[in-house]
Amino acid sequence: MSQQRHGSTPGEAGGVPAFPDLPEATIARLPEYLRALHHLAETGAETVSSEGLAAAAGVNSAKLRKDLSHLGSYGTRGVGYDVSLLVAQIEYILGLDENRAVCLVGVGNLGHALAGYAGFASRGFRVVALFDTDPKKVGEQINGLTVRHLDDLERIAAEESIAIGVIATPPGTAQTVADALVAAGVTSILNFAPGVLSVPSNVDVRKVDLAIELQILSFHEHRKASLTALPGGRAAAASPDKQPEDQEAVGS
Amino acid sequence: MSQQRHGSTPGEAGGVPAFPDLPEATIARLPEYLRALHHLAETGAETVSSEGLAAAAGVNSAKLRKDLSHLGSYGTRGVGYDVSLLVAQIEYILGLDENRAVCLVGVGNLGHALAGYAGFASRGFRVVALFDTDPKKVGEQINGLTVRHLDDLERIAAEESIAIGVIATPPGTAQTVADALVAAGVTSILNFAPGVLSVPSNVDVRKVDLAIELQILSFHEHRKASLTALPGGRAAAASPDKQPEDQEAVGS
DNA sequence: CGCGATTTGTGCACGCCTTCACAAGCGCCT
DNA sequence: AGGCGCTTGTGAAGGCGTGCACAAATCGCG
Repeated sequence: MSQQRHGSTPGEAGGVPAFPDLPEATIARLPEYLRALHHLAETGAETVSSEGLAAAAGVNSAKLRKDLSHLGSYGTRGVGYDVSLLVAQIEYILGLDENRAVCLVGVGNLGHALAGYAGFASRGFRVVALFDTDPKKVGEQINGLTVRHLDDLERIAAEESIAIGVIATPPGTAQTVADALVAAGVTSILNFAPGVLSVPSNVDVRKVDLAIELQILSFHEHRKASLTALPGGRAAAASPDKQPEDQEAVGS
Repeated sequence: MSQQRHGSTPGEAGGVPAFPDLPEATIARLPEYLRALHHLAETGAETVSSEGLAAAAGVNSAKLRKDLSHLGSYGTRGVGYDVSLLVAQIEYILGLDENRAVCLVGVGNLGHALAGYAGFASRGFRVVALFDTDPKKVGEQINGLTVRHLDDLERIAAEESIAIGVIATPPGTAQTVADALVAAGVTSILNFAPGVLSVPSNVDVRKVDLAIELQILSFHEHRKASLTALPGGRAAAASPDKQPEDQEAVGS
């Protein structure tokens, strides 16, 4: 929902390949393909079929082919996709070849964990700065980084060319932090605080609300329970739209 | 706070089946509505219009009305929705009135933070058990809970009626943990480990991959950068910027 | 050199979701 | 009592995404 509509821009320069405007749903799956491809690359595979990659990524093979076709023709009929070529292409599209600098605001329980999350570093991101407003936390060393006061954000963001900010504060201060990030030139925000952020239209926001995920699961629990508890009839006809993903996951 | 006039309380309804099968997209938004409603209730509002609630939840008002209409008719034309009634109804639908027990597997960096995440407790969930396989972690006290060995999962899950499990382990062990959870009778899994899980069709899985969120933001950064690099000042002047959408949401 | 096996890329149909636009319903004011 | 303004609930239209099914393309082999 934090998505915005982007008009296709015909403006084609010469050097760099034009930027295909991919469906939002496709973009959201590319990282998953990328992870699966890296895994395949480690096992020594040089090529992979759409069927194989789709299984590793947990999606339908037709969907995967359509997704990849939006990037251009990087497969060979009768053979499959060149793993390393596809990795490079997806990483380019996602802008991961720039090893993006990320800052994190709010070094509480969750922020602390995020600051040390290995998954960020291993997938193209560098957490280069931590911020908080609590005097007791400012100055603290976390994972080799010193926690700075939020007031220093603008200066440091400029020095480090930070374009992505992560908000891990309590809900009450999230909007204030978002404003500060925007003022500092940050144009992409990952928000872990519950609530709606108001930002200029040129800033992208993605929200992760951990409790919401549990609540959605809770709904399904409730639904399942009410079905099995039904006295007459349609109890057995459960699971109308389940995920049919029953295939090999990443083994090991 | 006093909502008793509605004879068909949750649980049993005459006109509408006790459990309407809601569109998946609607379900995903209900928690957001619920949060906004709680916020409104704290400010003392007794009723709210679809316009007002939609703004607070960051969605289109027509969408909100359609979503709520799926639950039944809980609004009054010309007036709006009764806040406390709607809260009760959504909480019932989401199954939050049962204060669900949740267990968490993997007490690493992230798991540690999740174990102490206040947002869970305040929104209808109790983290009742922590598990790990690392002998150095088993026995540790976190947030008033003792970390148990994964081998004890089946027994404790039964004792505590745990239906929801959270996986916060490294990717390599996620599938093993998922299998253990399923064996212990858990039917809903929230997975923070990258990768695809394979589970029986009666088990629901939701995945949260923090790195993927950043990668999606990175894509938009890349796209924005390639646009501003375009020749011609149209980008700033003619401003083909997105639809105004509904900024200015959370009325401060 | 041609043939068959294999796999990609895609046209098409279908279903879900979103959005608009408006009639129906409700309360308040005169 | 009646009218008026406000708000919900919903029919209809359009857009987006998914999955099927197949033609086109490529490789290996005889």
